[in-house]
Amino acid sequence: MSQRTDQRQGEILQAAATCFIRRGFHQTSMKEVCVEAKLSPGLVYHYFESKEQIIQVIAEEAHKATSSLMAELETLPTLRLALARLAERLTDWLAQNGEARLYIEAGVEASRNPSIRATFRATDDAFVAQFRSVIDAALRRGELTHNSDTELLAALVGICLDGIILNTAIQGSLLLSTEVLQQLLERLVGLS
Amino acid sequence: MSQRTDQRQGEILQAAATCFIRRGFHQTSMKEVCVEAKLSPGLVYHYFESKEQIIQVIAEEAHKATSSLMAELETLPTLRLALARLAERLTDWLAQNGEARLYIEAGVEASRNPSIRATFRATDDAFVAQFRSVIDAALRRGELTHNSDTELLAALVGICLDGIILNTAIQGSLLLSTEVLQQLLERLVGLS
DNA sequence: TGATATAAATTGAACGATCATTCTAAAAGT
DNA sequence: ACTTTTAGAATGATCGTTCAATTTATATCA
Repeated sequence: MSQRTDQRQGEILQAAATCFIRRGFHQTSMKEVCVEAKLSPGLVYHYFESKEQIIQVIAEEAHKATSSLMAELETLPTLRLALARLAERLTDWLAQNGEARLYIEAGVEASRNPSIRATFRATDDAFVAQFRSVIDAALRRGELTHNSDTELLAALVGICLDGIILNTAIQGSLLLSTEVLQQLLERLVGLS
Repeated sequence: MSQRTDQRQGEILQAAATCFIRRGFHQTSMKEVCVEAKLSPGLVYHYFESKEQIIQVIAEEAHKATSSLMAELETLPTLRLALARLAERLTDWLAQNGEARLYIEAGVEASRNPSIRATFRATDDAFVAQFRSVIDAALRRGELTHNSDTELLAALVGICLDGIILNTAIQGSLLLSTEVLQQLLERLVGLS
C-alpha cells in the first residue's frame, strides 16, 4: 500500500470513529462520515469496500486497545505495583474521549458479527493469559491470600474491567479514581 | 387504556423485543417488527407513535429488571445469604434468552438519549441505595472485614455486575456458575 | 527540460433499495 | 348510525453504493 493510501485510509477511519462515537455504528450514515472526513463518497469507496468493512476495522482496533494495557505488567516486581500500573493505564485510556464508547459499541457488534467476535475472543484470551501469568508469578511469591483457579480469576478481572468501561461509556466520563480502581483490583485478586 | 389496547401494545412490544435482541435497535426495521407481530404497519402506528417510542419503552423495561433483583434481599438474616440469593437471581435472569443483550443495547442507547439516561440513573440509584442498606446492615452486624465507604462499594458491585451482563450479552450465554458469582460478590464486598 | 501518454485520484450526480411513517378505505365492534 | 380497529398501498426521505467524467500525478520520450 502506498503512503497516500495509508494516509487517506487513516483520515477516513478517524472521521468514521468520530461519527461512530457520536451516534453509533448504525445510526451513522456514510454521508456523515464523508462530511466529517471532507471527502466525497466516491473517494471513500475508493479506499474502503463498504461501511461494513470500516466498522470491522474500527471495532477491532477499539477492542485491541485493552491488551496493550497489559504491556510491561509482567516486568514489575510486585503484584501491587502491577495492579497500580494497570489502574493507571486504564484510567488514562478511559480519559481518552470516546474510547470507552467505541469499545462497548464494538462489543455489541461482536455479539452479532462472527468475524468481529473471533478477533474479540483472541484479544480477550490474550488479556487473560497475560494477566494470569502476572497473578501466577505473584502466587509463587506468596503475595495472595487465596489459592484459587488463576485462569478463572484473570477472566473475572477482565469481566469487571468491562463493567467499568461500560459504566464510563454510559456516563460519558470515568467515575472512579485511579486509587479506587487499584483497591478494587487488589480486593478482586485477593492481595494479602 | 382499554384491555385490547394493553394486549396489542404488549404484542407489539414483545415482537419488537424479539427483533431487537436479534438485530439491535437500529438495524431492526419497523417492517420486521410488523412481520414478527403479524400486524400491519398501520396498526402498529395506531398503538405507538414511533419506533423511537417503542425503543424507549423497551429500553426502560430492560433496565428496570435489575432493581427487581434486589427484592427481598433486605429480609435475609446474613450478608452471605443475601449475596447467595442475589447470585441466584442474577443467574436466573441472565439465563432468560436475550435479556442481557437488551440490557446492554439499552445502556448504549442511554448514552445518547437523555430521556432514557434519566430513567437509567434513577434505576441505578435505586439499586445502589438498596444494596447499600444491605451492606450497612451487615456492617452493623460485624460481617465485613473492611470498613469502607458503603455507597462507593455498592456502586462498585453494580458496575461489576454490569460487566457480567455485558460478558453474557457478547458470549450469548452465561459463563459463570452461581457459586463463582457468589464468591466474586463475597470477595468484592469483603465478607469476613 | 518540455511535451505527451498513461495511470491514479477525485468528484458528485444518480441509482435502486429500503426506511419510518401516513392515509384512504374497508372491516369489525358497539 | 357511529366509533374503533385494521389493512396495505403509497409517500417522500434517506440509505449505501456506483459510475461516468474530470482533475491531478506519474512515467516516457524527444
